[in-house]
Amino acid sequence: MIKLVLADDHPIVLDGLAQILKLESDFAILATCTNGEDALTSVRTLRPDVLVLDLRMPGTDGLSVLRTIKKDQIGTTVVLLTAALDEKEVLEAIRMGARGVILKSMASRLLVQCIRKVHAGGQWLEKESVASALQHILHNQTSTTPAAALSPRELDVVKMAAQGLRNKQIAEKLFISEATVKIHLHNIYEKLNIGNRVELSLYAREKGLV
Amino acid sequence: MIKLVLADDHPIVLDGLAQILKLESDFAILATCTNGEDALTSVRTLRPDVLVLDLRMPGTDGLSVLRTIKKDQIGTTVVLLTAALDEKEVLEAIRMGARGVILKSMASRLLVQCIRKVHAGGQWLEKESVASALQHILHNQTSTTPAAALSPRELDVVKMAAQGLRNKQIAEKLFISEATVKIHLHNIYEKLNIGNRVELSLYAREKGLV
DNA sequence: CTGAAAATAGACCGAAAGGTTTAAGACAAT
DNA sequence: ATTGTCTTAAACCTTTCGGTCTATTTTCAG
Repeated sequence: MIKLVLADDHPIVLDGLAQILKLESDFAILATCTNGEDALTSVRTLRPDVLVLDLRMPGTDGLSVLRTIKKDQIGTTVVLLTAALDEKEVLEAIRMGARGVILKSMASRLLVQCIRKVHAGGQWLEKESVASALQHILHNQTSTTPAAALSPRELDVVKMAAQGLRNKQIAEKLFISEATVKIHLHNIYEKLNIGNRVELSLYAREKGLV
Repeated sequence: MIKLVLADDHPIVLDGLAQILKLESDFAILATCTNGEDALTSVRTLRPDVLVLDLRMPGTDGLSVLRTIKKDQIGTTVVLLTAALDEKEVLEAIRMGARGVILKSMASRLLVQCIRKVHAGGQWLEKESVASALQHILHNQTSTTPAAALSPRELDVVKMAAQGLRNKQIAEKLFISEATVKIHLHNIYEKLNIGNRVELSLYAREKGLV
């Protein structure tokens, strides 16, 4: 028997998933969770073999759950379920020890196959994602996340500028001079290859910096 | 027997949905579709009582399907399934004749209830959405969404400015002078009570104008 | 037909943003 | 001890942005 815990923030999707997996006689669904916190609690107390985890959830999201599971060295293997393929997220997920990545756009029998394979000790990664993710791993470090290239102070500035604050306001909030804010922004623009603050704002949103 | 057709671009979600609804003995699932075109074909040939339709789909999306069904006067009632509540979309959907709107974040038994009620001739609209949507309908025109207060040309400008284009670039793209772009932006700022283009960018994203 | 709203644009101003150079103190790593 | 990055900041400059005023043309509803 393969013991499962499922997590997805949409109950309807979650129930549907449960129904699909219930059809497999060797699967046992121990719990279904609609948020990251519940998922963690369930994994800790029930010790399932496999956790099927939605990447995007309000509050504690999939990556956070994954991080905690790895940190606490819980033996549960994790299969990520995601609607859209975001290279960065997938790469991060693989680093975090996710053993499977599947798309909601895949046929549901593939999910079943994936769970079996992962439980047997294998890996199941979505072709499209692996191809690009591997490239990044090989290119190693250099251009992982451009955001990582930003210093802490620069991140402060980015967050504020991305919310629409003016240089003067940023300077006041950070207790530095406007000149310094401008320097930081200038450096940020160079590092990220960006031309103005609207683009910066879009970038920050995209990367979840705000 | 209530005859159903289901449409959602994610097979896994679709199968899950089918499994959930299959549990109801008085439901008959005639077809499941992963895109708008299939959904339309299925509705036309199978004439189901109810179509459960995902709003966001690649290609022909939910609203388009709805539009065609209304135009062709097919007798199928439509229940919209959506992950996030977008006022504009919901309002549009109600206008298009959708009889039910449910969220993926709702408990799955509510979906079942919704289908029954809609099939019986009733309506089922998500409280949150109806509240605001009705307000808009009642307040009629005047101050619907502030975005509605913007003229078509102003919307053009908003979209471009929100993407990070400079006034000069916008002027070139729209074949107008930079002075005009500035005037438009000035008026937009007044109408939306906004101070700079980063805020405008955030506003545009929020309202789905980009 | 007429008045209102929308779109166009020129001119001018001051404020804000962006670019460049130079420099100095703090702190970590080698 | 020295190198390097981070942070701070001044001075100077150009470009862009936002505000204001005026004015013409178009378009559409009353």
